[in-house]
Amino acid sequence: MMGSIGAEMQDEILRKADVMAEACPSRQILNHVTSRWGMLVLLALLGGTQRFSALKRRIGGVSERMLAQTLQLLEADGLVHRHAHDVVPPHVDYTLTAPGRELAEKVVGLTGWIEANLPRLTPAAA
Amino acid sequence: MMGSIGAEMQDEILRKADVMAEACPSRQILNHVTSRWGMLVLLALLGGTQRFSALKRRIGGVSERMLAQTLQLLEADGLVHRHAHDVVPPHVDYTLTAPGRELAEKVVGLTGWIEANLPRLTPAAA
DNA sequence: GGAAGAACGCACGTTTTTGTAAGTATAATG
DNA sequence: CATTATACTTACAAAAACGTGCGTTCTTCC
Repeated sequence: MMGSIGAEMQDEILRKADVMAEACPSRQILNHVTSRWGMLVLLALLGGTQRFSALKRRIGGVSERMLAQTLQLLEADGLVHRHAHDVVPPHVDYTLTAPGRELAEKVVGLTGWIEANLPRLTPAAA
Repeated sequence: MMGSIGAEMQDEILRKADVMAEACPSRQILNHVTSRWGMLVLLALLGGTQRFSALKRRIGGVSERMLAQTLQLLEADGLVHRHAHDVVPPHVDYTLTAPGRELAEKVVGLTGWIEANLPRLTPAAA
């Protein structure tokens, strides 16, 4: 199979994970998480399992296309879990995985700080 | 002065700062901070005052144009301070402001977690 | 004395991202 | 029986982001 690299090298990469390095896989995860809707999805899901349409309503401004795409990326990264009930008017639930929840907490740290300190920064918004 | 709104309304907005709301100014700050290079710049500056070229070398993959643009946005948001010495081969220093440092710490929380937990997520990278 | 380095601004073209509109199957609602 | 709601997908197109190369203005280092 192509694309596979030695376990040792893999270990090296993971041990030295550095977002400053362009080729480090952590960069991609970071980009997914900090994508325009990534953080908001994570944040919304901290409120518990929710279905697609609920997320859409909760996150102001997302289009269905973007929400679906974002959810797929986060799912591929192992941050959110998707459970589709096999019923005919579709019913799909999204939940944070264990790692997803941990990450989401960090996200709250960031967004929370911003919300709380907006007054100190708004000169730009004025 | 145009563009000014009542102090009460301003207060309301700031008190209710909510990234989930599309029109909330916190959304813009969030977007600047989580922009492709925003977090990396903040991270790099946690290492102390640095000049443009040093930042460029440190952040893998940034182009001069993007670095300049990102720095300007963060400066406008009051997160980084720019000090240009008036000498002829240009010399400019960038430093985090007090709020900038606080925010940067939150950023470290996020990126640090990602770097440390990459092994738990990499299935996507494999 | 030619080359490199400093910190960008600018024009240009490409790449990526994002939004819009439309379509799908079917069950429940009025 | 027409509508509405669900969770998307796909095609198309506009918008935003991005990178590259060039120019600037001097000084320092081969």
